[in-house]
Amino acid sequence: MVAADTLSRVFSALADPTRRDIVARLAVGDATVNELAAPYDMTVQAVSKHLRVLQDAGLVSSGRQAQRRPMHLEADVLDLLTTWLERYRRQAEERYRRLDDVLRAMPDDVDPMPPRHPPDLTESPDPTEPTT
Amino acid sequence: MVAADTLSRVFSALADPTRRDIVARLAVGDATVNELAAPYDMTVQAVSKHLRVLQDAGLVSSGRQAQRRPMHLEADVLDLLTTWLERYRRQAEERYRRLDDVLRAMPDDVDPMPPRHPPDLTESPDPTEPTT
DNA sequence: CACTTCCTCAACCGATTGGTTGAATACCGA
DNA sequence: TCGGTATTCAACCAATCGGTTGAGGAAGTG
Repeated sequence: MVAADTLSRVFSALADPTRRDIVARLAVGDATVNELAAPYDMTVQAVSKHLRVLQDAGLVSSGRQAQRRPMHLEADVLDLLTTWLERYRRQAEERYRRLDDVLRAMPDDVDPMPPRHPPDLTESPDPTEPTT
Repeated sequence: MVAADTLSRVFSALADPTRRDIVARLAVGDATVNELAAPYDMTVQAVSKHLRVLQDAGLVSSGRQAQRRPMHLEADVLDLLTTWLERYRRQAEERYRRLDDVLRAMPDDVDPMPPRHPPDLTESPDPTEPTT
């Protein structure tokens, strides 16, 4: 993933169970790399890499006290995902509700599915991300 | 990603901008593979693959009318993510609020950061997913 | 100073990803 | 029956991912 947008980086970062678990543990409180690595059956370097991915996604930040680097969860970024999710969840829900109304109001002799081009999706929103 | 858990599959599926865009368009209404592929600068096969990933994640389902396979968004799965996100967002928020209280109530001569082992994270939740 | 602790950097490896081309399948229409 | 249209399957490819080992770098401690 080279220079992907924030949304992609965050989703991608959370696509790994180990990284999700790290986020879960950091939600409880800050922790050093060593402490974070302890429970897993993998090297500290591997965990360090995972933390880097989370940092690049903006999900965690690293402080500094002596040699230790206490990692801190930046929960604000999660709002980004929530916003994205809610948008389309709500949109789909709304659409479902409307379809429901149509079905309820519809006389029995009407074909419920037009044979071609259900909606005019071809002139739908352009493929570039809304980014808002 | 071989036989990953649902959460991983869904996050992973949404980590790609093209796939997110497809989800966005399917939120407006069902569409066939060809219709979905039209706006992108890539082959229909590539889009078909993307749709497969979304299907494996449970995000879309495919119907059938003649040769066409109208794809449908299954928005329910998004709730899974929302639940996960909200859990840790809330937890971090709560923790922040509590820290805030402590700082406000704290006399000035106390070191705000204990030199070692901030919380007892070593006995934190086990690395396996909560799955709840 | 030497020594240890905590962490990252670099190189490597096998598996997966996101795309391609080309062929196969399934269905409709003349 | 012969096309044409819609979709998938299969093989391939370069790039990325998640892990490893090994070698530092930075900071406290004897």
